Amino acid sequence: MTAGDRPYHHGNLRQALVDAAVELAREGGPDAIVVREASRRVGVSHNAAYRHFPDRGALLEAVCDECMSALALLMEDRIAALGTSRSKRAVVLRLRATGQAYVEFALAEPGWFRTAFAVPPDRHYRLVTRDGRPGPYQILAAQLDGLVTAGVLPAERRPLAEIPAWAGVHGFAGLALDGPLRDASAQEREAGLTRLLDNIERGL
Amino acid sequence: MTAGDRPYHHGNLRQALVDAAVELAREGGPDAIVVREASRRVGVSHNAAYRHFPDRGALLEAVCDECMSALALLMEDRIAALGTSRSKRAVVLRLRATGQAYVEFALAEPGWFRTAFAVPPDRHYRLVTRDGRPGPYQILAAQLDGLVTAGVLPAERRPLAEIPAWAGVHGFAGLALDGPLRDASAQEREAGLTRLLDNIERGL
DNA sequence: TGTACATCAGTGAACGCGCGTTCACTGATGTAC
DNA sequence: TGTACATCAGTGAACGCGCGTTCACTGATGTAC
Repeated sequence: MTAGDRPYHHGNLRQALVDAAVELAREGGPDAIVVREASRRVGVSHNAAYRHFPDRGALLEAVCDECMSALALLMEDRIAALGTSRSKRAVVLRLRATGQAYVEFALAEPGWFRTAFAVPPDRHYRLVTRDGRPGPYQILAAQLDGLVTAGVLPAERRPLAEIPAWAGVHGFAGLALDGPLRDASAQEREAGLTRLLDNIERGL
Repeated sequence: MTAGDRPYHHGNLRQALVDAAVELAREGGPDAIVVREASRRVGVSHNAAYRHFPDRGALLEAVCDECMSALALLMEDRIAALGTSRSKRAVVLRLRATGQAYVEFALAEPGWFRTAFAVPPDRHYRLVTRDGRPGPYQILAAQLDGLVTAGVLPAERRPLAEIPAWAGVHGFAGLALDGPLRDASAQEREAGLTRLLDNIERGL
């Protein structure tokens, strides 16, 4: 074998295919995840993929998981950047950062964002990411728990609080990507997001 | 021509194709809109469509408009069913009905709902439907204006109020269709929606 | 340490499908005289 | 009222594409003896 040739066995073809498919999703969303193209990018024949995934849906599912994890990771980063103070002000700021991170991810990586929610219809939505770390929903829930602990949110209003919070930021992302805000300027979007977070906070 | 044969000229092929495509969208969302299948269903050769639409995108766009109109229509119906009283209670109930209708549409006709927001990327989101009637966003705006008139919402809080309201219901639809609520029971969804509407109301 | 052999992870070719779109054509319609 | 002809709205066949998936196959690897 001359230098530069790849060995016959790839070594970690499964992950390489997922990585390539993640890049496809980034560029074009879930529909852009195509077995043949992923194989092409890895430099392997297009049927080699079937040694590692029973069908295209399995590859798609793996990519969904990665996208969901990436979203969770950004949320955790943005929250962690604000420290761990239990003051009322701090817990509120961290809740806001949770929502801001969600929207930031959606706008920065719309392909991944869409893919994260393109879970095949025969599967359940997962609360936990594949590697067992908390998913976006659980991260949000933890922040809401923090509000209760800090005395910002009365305990009797805690149940179901995830719903308005998640719906708000998720819907805002839709507004900005595919809805009436999609031709808006960054300033307009920023103002809208601030108004949204204010309203969620008051509403809780 | 024997009885039962269709005439050579269809008469209103354009609308017939749109109708067929609307039905495709209902069954499978925007990706299910396929020129050949729509033609097939109308009973016409698949290239006849090109007498009426320059390309598939034009057909898709026409269907988007119809879906958006259908959503607007349901919202108007649900609002109208609550009468025209200007009492504080009435304007609030109508705002809630606006959001409820939005979610009702999304859950009852997910294919249409998704298609409504699948406007091709090179086009602007329309506030007004093709026939000039108000679109969902304008209907919502009118309800919010009603809140101000009735003295429920202070005028200085009116600007941008569409954002949290729309984002909330739009996001709730996403939650229920593709998110953590998609395996929830009807009761759970109902409770979640009530909580959401409460929060939007308080937040405004 | 060396060798036979089972097993695993790739390859190349092909099947069958459905799509969007274009071409040259024809049947139907309506208008000018 | 009748007829020639332009125009419009369809048809049938074909092009070219890319996809998911399967088949029989081969090269590489590792294990038993």
